[in-house]
Amino acid sequence: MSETRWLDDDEQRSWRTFLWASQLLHESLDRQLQRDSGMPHTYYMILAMLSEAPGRSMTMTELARRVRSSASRLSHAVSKLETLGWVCRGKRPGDARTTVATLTDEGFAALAEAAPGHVEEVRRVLFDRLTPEQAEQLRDIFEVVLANLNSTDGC
Amino acid sequence: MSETRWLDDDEQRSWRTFLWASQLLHESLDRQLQRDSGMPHTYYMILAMLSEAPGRSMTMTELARRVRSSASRLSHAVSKLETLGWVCRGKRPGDARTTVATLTDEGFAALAEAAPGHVEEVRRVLFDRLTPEQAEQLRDIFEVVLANLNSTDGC
DNA sequence: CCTGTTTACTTGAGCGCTCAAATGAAGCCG
DNA sequence: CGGCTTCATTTGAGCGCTCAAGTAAACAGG
Repeated sequence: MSETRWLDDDEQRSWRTFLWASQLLHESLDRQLQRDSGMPHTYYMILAMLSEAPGRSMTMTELARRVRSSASRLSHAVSKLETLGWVCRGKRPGDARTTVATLTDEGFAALAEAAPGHVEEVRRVLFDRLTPEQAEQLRDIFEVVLANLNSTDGC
Repeated sequence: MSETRWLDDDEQRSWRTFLWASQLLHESLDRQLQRDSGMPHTYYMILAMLSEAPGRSMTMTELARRVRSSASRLSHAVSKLETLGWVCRGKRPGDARTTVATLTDEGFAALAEAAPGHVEEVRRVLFDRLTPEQAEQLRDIFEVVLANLNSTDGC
């Protein structure tokens, strides 16, 4: 057992500021999408990732990797998206294990309608307040964080 | 209706990187606390804020403001924390409206036990990967974001 | 006073998420 | 081939959160 390396005052301040801000930021995004387009942010991202894939289709596993989601979360989400008629599930012939999720035309339309308002909100809560240098710093910081989390969580 | 100002490639990259990273970061924190101390991160923060208050007590409204929570979320959370025996509710004599939440000794003990592991996790996912300059940039960025969200959400 | 408004907080329904367990197909090996 | 492991995905229980509605005390103006 080693001594706990507590956060000093500067770190404490950085930490809580980031924590509160990112929490409020996520909530703002979620609220805007829910209010204006009737979907949570997670679902928006699933639709967005599918829309960028060839044939608007992706394996469940691949899709989960893309949206940084657990298999379980994605499965529940796609079930809901299926009942909304925005996504449909299919099987690949010759492979009974993998399921392929495909964005329907209705799903694409819902995404297209939600996108402008969502982008506005992203600007409002983040980019409109940041200098270009800060946007760059932001990316540099979280690329490191992301790389770390991607590697260590699989252990 | 104005044209949508879409995100350019740099912004898109910054945005998604931040989004995925902060999401995974929150999940990591939550998982660690849930696993090692049986509480979600939100509850940890409530306990932490109470522990720093004079008399380990705070009004529900003030506590909600401190943890950036809705009144509803806080009320539900404090109800749960009460059943765990970590917090208790009380009334101020001469004021029948305001409820005062107080951290119990058991609550303080639970917090004290959870703290070292939590701080380790914060270091592991964030500060150990950042230079001191980056920690400063992080604070500068999110102070702006936070100020913006605090002011605009009340409208 | 009485009435309408604001303040402080609670409640309940519904939903998305987590975790653990289950299903069932594929691949591997003696 | 038969059994073991791994892989891809689903399922169900339980929980925290949101939103809308409800309660009830304090206050403000006629």
